[in-house]
Parts: sequence; C-alpha cells; structure tokens
Amino acid sequence: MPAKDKLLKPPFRSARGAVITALLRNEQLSRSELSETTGVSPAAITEVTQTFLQRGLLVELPSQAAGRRGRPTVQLRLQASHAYFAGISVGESDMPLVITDLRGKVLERHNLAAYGTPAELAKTTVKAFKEVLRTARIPRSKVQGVGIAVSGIVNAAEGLCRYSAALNWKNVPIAQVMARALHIPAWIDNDANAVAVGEKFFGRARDLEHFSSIVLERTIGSAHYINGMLYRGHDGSAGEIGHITIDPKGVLCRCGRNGCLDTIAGGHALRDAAKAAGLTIANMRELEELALHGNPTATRLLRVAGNALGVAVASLVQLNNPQRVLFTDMEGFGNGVFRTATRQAIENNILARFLGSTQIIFNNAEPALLPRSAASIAAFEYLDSI
Amino acid sequence: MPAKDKLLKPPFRSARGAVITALLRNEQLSRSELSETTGVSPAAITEVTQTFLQRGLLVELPSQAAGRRGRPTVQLRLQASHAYFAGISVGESDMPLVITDLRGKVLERHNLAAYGTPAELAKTTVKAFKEVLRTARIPRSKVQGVGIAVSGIVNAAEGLCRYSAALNWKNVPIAQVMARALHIPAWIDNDANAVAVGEKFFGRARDLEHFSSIVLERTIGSAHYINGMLYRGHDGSAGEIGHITIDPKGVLCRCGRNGCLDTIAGGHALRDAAKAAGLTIANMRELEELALHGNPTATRLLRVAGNALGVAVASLVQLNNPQRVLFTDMEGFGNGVFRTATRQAIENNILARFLGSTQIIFNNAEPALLPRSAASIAAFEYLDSI
DNA sequence: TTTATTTTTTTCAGTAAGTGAAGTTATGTA
DNA sequence: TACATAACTTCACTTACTGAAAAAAATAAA
Repeated sequence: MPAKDKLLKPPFRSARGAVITALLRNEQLSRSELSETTGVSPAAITEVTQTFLQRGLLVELPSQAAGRRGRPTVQLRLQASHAYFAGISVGESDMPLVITDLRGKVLERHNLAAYGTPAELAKTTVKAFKEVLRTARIPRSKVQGVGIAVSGIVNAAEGLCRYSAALNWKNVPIAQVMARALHIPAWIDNDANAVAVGEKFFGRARDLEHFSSIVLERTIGSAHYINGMLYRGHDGSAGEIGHITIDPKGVLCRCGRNGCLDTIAGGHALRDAAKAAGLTIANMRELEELALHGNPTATRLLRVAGNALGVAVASLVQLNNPQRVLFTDMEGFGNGVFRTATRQAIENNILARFLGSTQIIFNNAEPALLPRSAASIAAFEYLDSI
Repeated sequence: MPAKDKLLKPPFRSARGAVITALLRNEQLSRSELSETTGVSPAAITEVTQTFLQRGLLVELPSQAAGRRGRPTVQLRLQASHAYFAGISVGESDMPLVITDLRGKVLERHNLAAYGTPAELAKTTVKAFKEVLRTARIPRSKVQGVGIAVSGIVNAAEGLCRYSAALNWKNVPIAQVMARALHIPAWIDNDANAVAVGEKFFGRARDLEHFSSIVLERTIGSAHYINGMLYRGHDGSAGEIGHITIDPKGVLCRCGRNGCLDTIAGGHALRDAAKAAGLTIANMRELEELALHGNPTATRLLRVAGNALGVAVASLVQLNNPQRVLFTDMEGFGNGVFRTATRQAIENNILARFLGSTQIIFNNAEPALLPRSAASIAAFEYLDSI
C-alpha cells in the first residue's frame, strides 16, 4: 500500500523538523495548515509551535479578518532574523564571504583578500567577519555557524579538506581552524554538495526528495539528494561526474586518464581549447557570442562540449532516476549553443520513459551563489539540531 | 563530529529492527552483544528480546560453560522456522517457485508449468504452492508472504507490472492477483531490485549501507542500496544501466536508440552476435571456452562486451560511490575473458581514489537465485512490519 | 440581541518506546 | 565461604507523540 506523502520523514524525522521544512517551503502557514501538510496531529503542532514561538524562531502574523465562519487562522512564519549564518567560498580567485538570514537571504557580502596558509585565511576571515557584522548590524551572538564551500576533495564529517589543487592544501582541518577563529560552529563541503544543499533548503528543490545538481565551473561537479538527504557516497566521493570517460581517445586529463568529461566540457579545458584554436575569449559568454555570429570553431567546441555533458547526464538520469536535474551555470554560457546541445544529448540518450518524468533545468548562477550555498550548510545543521 | 556506526538507523528505525538486523548479520548473539552492536540500551534489549522470544521469532541457545568470571551469556538466534516465504521468478523460460525460511534458506523448489494469462499463472501457482508446502512439511499458516520477481517494468508500490515484453503484460496487478489466489500478502519488484534485496538481507551485502548490484541476464539490470534502503528512483526507474549509451554508432537497440549497453554486453545480444559471426554456442560458458581455446572472434566479442560493461559501471562508481559492486552472472560467463575485461575497464575508467575504496565482486548465480531473491522481498516486508 | 454554527486551537489523559541507575543472577576465584 | 565479575532485569522516569474533549473566536440565523 502506498504511503501518504507527508513531511514526517527524512531528513526530518520529528514533528519539529517537519514544521520547519513546511515553513521553509511555504513562507507562512497556520497551525491547522501545518497539521494538514505535515501529517502531524494538531496537538503536537500546538506544542511544537509554542516552543518555537518562545525561542523566537517563529512569529505569529496579525490575524486577518476571516471573511467566513469559525475561529480565524493565525499565520506563522519563520523569523528570518532569528539566526544568521556565514558562508565562505574558498578556492576561486576571489573568496566571497556572505551573511545570510534564516531564510537564506544574503544580507551582506565581502570579498576576502588573497591569503597564504589556512591560518592566514582564518585571520583575514575574522577581520572581514567583524566588519560585515557591523555594517549589517547583526549581533555576533545570533550567528549560529559558518559553512565553507571548498573546491577540492573534502571529508565533510571530519571537517577536513583532503586535497585542493587550487589552494595547494592537503589534509587541512579547515573547519576546526575556522570554528576556533570565529568562535562559532563550522562545516565544510565541496562546491557541488554545497550548491545542492542550497537548492534543497532555499532554492529550486525544496519540494523534491530525489534530485541531482550539476555545477559548471572550471571543472564539472555534481551532487545527489536521495530520499531527502544529501548522499555523499560510501567515502564521500559521490558525484564525480567530471571524470566520467567520454572519449577514450581524447586528450589527457590531469587525473592521468584520457577524455574525461572535464577535458571536453569543463570551463578550464574549453578556454584552453578555444585559445589553441586561435579564438581570443575572456569567458564563455564571449565564446557563445562568437558561435551566435556564425564562428564555426566556437560552434563546434560548444556543441561537442554540450553533447559530452548531455551524454554523462543521460547516464546519471538512467542510473539514478532523479525527479529533477538542476544545472548551475557559473561560466556564463547562458542560453546558447552549449545549453541546447546538452539538452538534446540528454534527450537523445535516455529512454522515452524518462523523458516525461525528468525535469531538466538550467540556471545562471547568481553572483553570491557559492558562499550563499555554503551558508545554507550551516543553516541546515542549525535547523537540524533544533 | 562523526556519528557512531550503530544499527539504529534506516531501514530499521527502531530497537526491534536493529535487533533483527544484527541477528541476520551474525547468526547468534547474546543480549549484551546485541546492546553493544546496536547501540540500544540493555534495558531495551531485554524488553525487545522478551517479546520476540514469546512470539517464537527468537530462541535461546543452551548456555555454554563460561570459562571466565561473571554470569554466562545466553546466545540468541533467529528461529528460522518461525516464518516462511514464497518466492517466484516470472518471465524466464522456466518459472521457479521456492519456499525459504526466515533466514533465507531455500527449503523447496518447484518449476511452474507454462501459463497464459495472469489468472492462469495464479492457478498454476496455487497448485504448486500446496504441493511444495506438503513436501516441505510447512504449515500454510506460517507462510507470511510471497515475493514475485518480474523481468520487466514494475510499480512496486502498487504491485503492478507496468510492462513486460517477455510476458506480453501491460499494467497487470499481479501482486493483487497472487495475494488473492494464495491468501497471503504479495509483493513484486523487478529482477535487479529483487537480487539487491536478497544480497542485503541474506547475501553478500548484509553489512553495507551503500552498494550496487548488477545482474547479467539476457539484458543487464542494476539496483542501488543507498543509506541502507533500496533506492527505486523518483518514479521507480532507477538502475536502468542497460540503456546507457556506449557506442552512438552501434547497432540498433529495441528501445529505438543505438549502441545501448544491452546491445553490446547483454546475453541476448551477445548470442545473436556470436551466431552472426558463425559461432555455434548454446550459452556463454561455451563462448568463453571458445575464447579460452584461442578463437579470435569469441575473444573479441567477449572483450568488447566486458569493456562496455566496465565503462558503464565506472560511471556508476564515480557517480554513486558505492562501497561494493556485486555482479551476478546468470549467463554463465564464469571467470573468463568477459569478467577480466569488465574488471579492467572499470579500473581503467575510474579515478585512483575510487580504486582502493570500491570492492568489485563477481559471482556466479546459484540456480534458485531469482525466486530466492523474490522471497527475500517478502521476508523484508514481514520483518519490517514486526 | 441572543443563540447557534463553524472552524481553529488548546488542553489533557494516555501510549509507545525508549534511557539510566540500581538491583538481581549466575558463574568463577581467593 | 565470601568476594569479584559480567550478564541480565527491574523500575522509575522521559520524550514525543496521538485522540478526544474542551475552549476560543469568529460568522450566521433567530
């Protein structure tokens, strides 16, 4: 017999969690609506909301004229100012730090200066953190955690950056370093996982139990939500889509093998390939523009790249059957040749059965996406611990 | 902070479930060992085991001389004869029915005759079921469910066979038909999922939270366990590894596209290809023998097939990072060219990081594998409902 | 204006499933 | 015989719920 699709299931196993999830999805709800959507009894909703109201996590909105019989509803919403979170993206050329509120809204942003060692990064961060809190007028005591998105290989459970080529880090306990420097709990994850968490909590996947997120940067990363939980894999390496072999006779990848997806569709490789073909471009938007104006080399590069990505994602779709695949375009391809080729390759390489039931969604990355996503990790951990 | 690796988590969320899981993994344990391995308090263990002992699900073994100080332990084990399950594999040329006990041991086996409609199948099954129970001397009242493994597309939640080419079925509510005919609860799933459930409960994956199972039959199927639960995908289509595109210029697949894995490495396609190349073989064992004796065509076919499978599984490994990949060889390749090529292709197409942490295990399918796996679905559902 | 109706929310007693700490049991050892 | 030790049991307590009845706050009807 099919189970009812209530909220009382992972990642939130309790009535408290179900209430929070419902209010993250719905902006505002009355107690009776909460009971309805979560499947939790009205009695329990009263209890839970009372606790949350006392703590200031929830607020009651002034009740409206009802316009019908019966006791009027009292709308509840999450108090965005109840808690704040810091988020840092480490590993790009610039290192943005943001502060978000409980609902994932970015309140303030700051770019960290260049740095050397992890300790120096921590020092720079402390300074920027203080400044950002001052300008945003946020009491330090209300910042409940910091999330760090690292482009590299991490051990999220231990807060360890196992390896980062960009940073030249190896087994750096960056979460601990940051937690001690800022005196707040710290969590880390890689870019792709961070983005997926952001999508799940504050983004385009709030209602989904199973989805995959693909992040297009200098390399390509992916992450999976399965049964409402981020799935990191047996040893934290799930989502390595960038090193799926697309063309065994292709060019050498820095992983030592040939023809990995990254070497064909990664932003870094694409820029190299364009340069080698005599095209002078600063970013992918310019490459797309060349293609738009009929440049055959640009068109070919983008088409081959999009096709390769599509083939890889087609495998992902058929293996994992996600409800939605969310592409995050951080390279500036926009809605052009690359995107079209990707979409077509996906459609051409999956069974008809998947076509109707898999949503493929592209989005241009907003400027503060990575640090905001990093902050959402801290938000998740905070809300999960409530 | 890393969580302790206790049993009290999905799929069993309760102390009862944790006790059952521990005893499925360990043959026999004392109460104190149960408390230790599950993380449940001794008090709760006493309570739970008492209930189970009363019901006859557990038995105490006569306590041994201790050989050391202190009160001696009392070993407990699951009473295999407490419950029995039927399992049927539908869709092969033969249709085996088995009865297993609570620990997954096959007690009796019967091959169902050819059949026509689902109703006729049910009728044949009822007869065979009675006979099997008589010869095995199992009281009908102790059979707690029947599992049905269908080669085709199923909706497990609704007990529906959505489509089966082999059977010419379309939207057949086979679970309901069987439940009514046999007067016991019935569940269905596809072959690959059934095998995965069997591996998790009674097989080579009892201790694993995340693993994938690959079933080599006339076509190739796969299934994933993630976080200790079978992951069926957003709409039940996860694991479609057989239609991953390997060679876009390859031969036409019956799905309408070209070069799917099934067309290169599926048993059916391989037999066709061997025949077309002038080789007369009855099964894959014979093709492997030809290769062993130096036949270049046989060697090439097997090598290409194994390579294709390996490439697909490499993608799976990098996307999902399972702890173990379990191959079930139902075609009789054995330990030959195919297996070697598969293993090599996997190793050549994954990052070094995955090499050390991913176990690749091949196994020849035992004769009653499918019906036994089907029965394990019923066993799982029964134990989950306790 | 008073009473009835309706819907939301709260109260309250009850339950399921645990935990921790103290007590009991059954054995070996001095 | 008394003590030490480890395995198990008992019991009082807690947490997180549920269901049913009661209370609250509005509109609608008499």
